[in-house]
Amino acid sequence: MNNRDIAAVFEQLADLLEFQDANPFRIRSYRNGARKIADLSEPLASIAADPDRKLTDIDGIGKTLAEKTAELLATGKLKALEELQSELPASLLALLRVPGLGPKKAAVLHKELGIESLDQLREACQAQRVRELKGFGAKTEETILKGLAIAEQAESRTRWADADAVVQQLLDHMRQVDGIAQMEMAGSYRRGCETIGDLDLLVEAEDHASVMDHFGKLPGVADVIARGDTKMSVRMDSGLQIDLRVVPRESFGAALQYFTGSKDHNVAVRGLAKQRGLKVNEWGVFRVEEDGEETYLAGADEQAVYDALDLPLFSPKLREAREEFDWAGQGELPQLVEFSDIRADLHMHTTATDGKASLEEMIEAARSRDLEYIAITDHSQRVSMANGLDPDRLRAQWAAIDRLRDEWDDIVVLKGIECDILEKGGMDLPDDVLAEADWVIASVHYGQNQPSEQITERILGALENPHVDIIAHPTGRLINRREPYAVDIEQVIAAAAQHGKMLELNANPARLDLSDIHCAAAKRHGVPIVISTDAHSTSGFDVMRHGIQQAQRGGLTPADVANTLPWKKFSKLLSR
DNA sequence: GCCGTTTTCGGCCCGACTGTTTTCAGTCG
Repeated sequence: MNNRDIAAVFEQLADLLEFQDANPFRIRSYRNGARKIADLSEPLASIAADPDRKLTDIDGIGKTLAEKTAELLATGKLKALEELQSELPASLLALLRVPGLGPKKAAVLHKELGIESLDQLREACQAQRVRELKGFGAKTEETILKGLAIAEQAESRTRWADADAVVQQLLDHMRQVDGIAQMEMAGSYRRGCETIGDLDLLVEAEDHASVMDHFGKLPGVADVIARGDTKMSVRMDSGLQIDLRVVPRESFGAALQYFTGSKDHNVAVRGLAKQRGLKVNEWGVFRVEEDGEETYLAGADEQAVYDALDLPLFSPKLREAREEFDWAGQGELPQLVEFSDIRADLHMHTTATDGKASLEEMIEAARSRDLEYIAITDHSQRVSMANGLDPDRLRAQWAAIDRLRDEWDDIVVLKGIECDILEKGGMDLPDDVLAEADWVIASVHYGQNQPSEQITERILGALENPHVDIIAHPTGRLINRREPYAVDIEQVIAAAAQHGKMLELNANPARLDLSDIHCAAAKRHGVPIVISTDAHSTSGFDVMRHGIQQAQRGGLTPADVANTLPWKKFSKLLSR
């Protein structure tokens, strides 16, 4: 079992415990443990196998979770989960996905009406049997029916780039309101998460009503879920929920900090505040006096909030309760890589294969973006659907690049290839061809469903090839669409370190591959990351910012990202 | 269930909003 599987088991255990009305802190421990495990870049199996280390060394993993983890690693099963499952059908968990239905209400529905699935829940609502229950009413029934549609429709979270399109419309719309002094997006959008659950907009204004009225007129709003004095929530036709908060000036920074989260980051911040006799909420930082009186200390901006707590202003990209508090304690927050640090793009396609722009057009577009060096990396022959290049066509392209070299003296164009790693293992082009290339990307496009050992072996084989420089999109996942290959990414990272190779962070918003966690792992192993756009057109270069954001979430600095290097330094990495 | 620069017990972040209630539980973030 890998870390994701184990985390999923603990999540499921927590879900089932909620139905049983278990101690909420016990449930939280399982959820917290699951998150810590999911955030771990190292396989639990290797920690468990190391006699010098203990699973309980992991923050949030105590005796019980360590034992259960060991059981899962040894047997692939968990007795405690199987027992719970025998008491509660798995389909029951689907009820928790219905907005407005929490564990308490869901448990009542199960106990009183015998409801075990979304279909049964819909029937019960339509038969108006739900409103008869104590604590339920006609309104609740209505809310559940609406929620059912959402639970079935909105299976997945919105990709950041798609959310960003909505955000730009939202901000344009809200700018029409007079009297908005400040406005910021918060939440997972601001943290740059790869997917977004809902959007949070924060506004400073005196006249709450006019802001909320206008917010309700945002094109695409399907439903107003809630509207109070300071908070309003709407659901869009797409199913995406947007929350609005209107706050006074002295609380804007506190609210921004609060609603940016993450939840776990905030829990930690509040815990630290409490140790200092302070209290933090969305209205500010307060000193709690002996008599219980509270004195406002800060809240107008985020800097002041963190200052008051004697903490550094964390980049929102780091607020995940992973390592940021340790870094802060040591006074060593990483100076995150920025867009302006990027000097090169080393993965792109042309009309020779499946690109939309010619070689010349891609080079011109790269020049206009002030890139110092680029690599032309079309597909190799195995990728027949993309008209992949055989040795002759590839050499012809390289000859064309040579001819063009005289035309531009302000950009270095590397003769590259995105060479497939064949299903049986081995590279799609002969070594003598690869030896002529300036830059060889190796990647998997076929046989993605192979078992872990096989696909890992293939990629490790590519890393052993002296001509290969880098592995592209190392896990192959497409966010919301395709799971990663079963590859053991830790082994790949370790092998990359051993052979002095690089790993790609593919900036395409559908890929973002490596993930933030794996970027952090690569950094720990000293493996250089290259952030690449994989552009298939001149506008394809635009996605670089998504890659930067992901790298920031991984805590990468310019020193960790090879394509921040000036050409002269980068070229030394290519010596072989 | 986890954790400890007061602690191996007794805490564990905190407030807004809704619906079903006559003062609050449940849900959400």
